[in-house]
Formats: sequence, C-alpha cells, structure tokens
Amino acid sequence: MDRASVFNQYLRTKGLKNTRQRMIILETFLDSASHYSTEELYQVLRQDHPRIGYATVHRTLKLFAECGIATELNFGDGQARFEPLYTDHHHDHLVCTRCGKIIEFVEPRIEQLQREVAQRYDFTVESHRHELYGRCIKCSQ
Amino acid sequence: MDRASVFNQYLRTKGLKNTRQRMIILETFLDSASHYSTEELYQVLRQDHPRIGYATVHRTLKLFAECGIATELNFGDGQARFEPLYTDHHHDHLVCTRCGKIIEFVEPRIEQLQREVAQRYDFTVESHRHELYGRCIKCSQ
DNA sequence: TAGCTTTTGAAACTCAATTTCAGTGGCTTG
DNA sequence: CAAGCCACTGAAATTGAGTTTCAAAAGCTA
Repeated sequence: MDRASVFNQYLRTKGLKNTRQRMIILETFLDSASHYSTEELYQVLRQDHPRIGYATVHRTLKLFAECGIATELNFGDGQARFEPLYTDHHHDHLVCTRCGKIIEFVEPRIEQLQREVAQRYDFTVESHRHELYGRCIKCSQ
Repeated sequence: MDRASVFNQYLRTKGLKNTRQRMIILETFLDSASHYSTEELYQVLRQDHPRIGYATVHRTLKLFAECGIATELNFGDGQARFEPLYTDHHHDHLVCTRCGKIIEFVEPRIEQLQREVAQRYDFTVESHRHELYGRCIKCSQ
C-alpha cells in the first residue's frame, strides 16, 4: 500500500476529512526528495497554491507523522523538518553545518551495536536519533 | 586544570568579569550530576538565591558551552539542556520517554563506525548526536 | 577611590509552533 | 439530492523557549 493510501485510510479511521488542501500538501510533500521544514514546504506550496495557509501545512505535516508516512527530524536549528518515511529503508543523517546539505547513510553494524547497548542497560528502544555534523566535501576545501 | 579554573581563565582572556552570580551558577551547575535545562537550573538556584534572574542563568550556561566546560544537548522536547563536559570521557545518551531519566553510555565501536561512514562520504565530522529513546527498566514493566 | 566597562534583572521582543474562532466545505443520512 | 452536522481552513492571536534591551549595579584597573 502506498503512502497516499495509508494517509487516506488514516483519515477515514479517525473520522477526518479528505480535503483538497490535504491532497495538495500530500502530493507536494511526497514528490520532493527533500527534508522540508514547515516554512519551506509552505513557501513551495505558495507558488502554485497561494490560498493554503501556514497553519494548514503545519497541521497536515503533523498528521503525516501521526499516520506513519513521515518522520519529524530536528537538526538543532530550531526548525522541525519532515521527511517521507520508507518503512523498509531506515537511515540516519550527515548534516553539513555550512551549506545545510543532508546526506542519508545506512550502517547496519551501528544498528546492531545500539541494540547491544540498550540490552546492557535493560533499556527498551522505541526510536533513535543519530546525526553527524560537519563539512561536506564541497564545504571542506 | 579543573573546570572552575578553565571558566575563570576564559573570563579573563575575554575581558569578562568574575561576578558573584557567575560563581554561584558555576558551583551549582558543577555540583549536580544532572542534565539541566535553563529553566530547571533556574528553579534550583531560586531556592537559595531568589535574586538571580533567568536571563543571567541562560547567559552563563551559554558561556559554559563557549569555554568548553559544558555541552548543549537537545533531546527534542524543545528545551536545550546542558551537562558538565569531561573532555576525557565522551558519551552518548539513552533517554526514557516516560520518566525522563537519562543514562550515559560509551561504545567505542560505534564511534569507529561513525568515522568509517564519514569517510565513505568524504565528510569531515565536527560533532555528532546519538540518542536512543525508549523505556528504562523501571518504566518498561 | 575614581571612573570606565561589563553585568544584572526585569521586561520586552523574536520566532517557530500551536491554538482559536468564525466562516467554509466534506460527507452521510433521509 | 438536499439538509445538517461536524471537521476544516486560514488569519490572527497565543504560547513558550530563547534572546535582547536598558537603566541601575557592580567588577576591575589605575
């Protein structure tokens, strides 16, 4: 089941409504490969849909996170970011502190060591956050 | 050189002043094993020193981070936290999402893998953030 | 001690996030 | 397919952490 269907089904089961705005925001969000903040997505949407308000974008992104088709990221710049979630493709992030570029990485050995650490402290992991901050190749010259 | 001396020396070199408030805040901060937010440290200080203002606590914590005796943490609850920094003792965190307990962990093999990942993308790491969120043993029953 | 400069604390301000509310518009039922 | 309920929308107001302002207070240096 694709993410649009997951979202629509979530709306149904919660008794929420399938509105024009929500569909436009969903489409724009899924089309992008980007890690949008609310403000950034709002600005992109405004180009074609100037009537859609900031609050609606914000509420809709929250809904995406609630129904599991997006995750909320926070890179410490004071703005939450959202990315479309691929359940079969977990990854973490390299964040360039100069140009803002975000690189995704996968390292199963780190995931394994995380599980070991959690076990060591009798801790049940629900989620994690792992980011490396520094300079991407372009910005380190 | 202990952390109080590092701070005092930092004040000197920057032409800043060694004030009563700064010394009280430093002492209280270092005495605690805790990961205080500005608000929390402010509340603790208020008990014995009701005249110290929130802004002063905030500015002083920033100074601690600047001079390297503390690090700023962010666990995604919208409040920055600060912890005394031991330069010879890097660690990451397990954060209980129920009771807020914070457990520190050290896993050199993860650090090593991080370096490998960075190299893979020609990325120069300046810092990183690694947190596991879930239930501590008390809260998982 | 004088005098210059930084600091302090209260209050104001900033900015993203969130809430409010009156008007709008899906959706379901008869 | 019309009526009516209830969620939704968007603008504006509010919240809350963080930051800045400013006049009075307090360090520091000569």
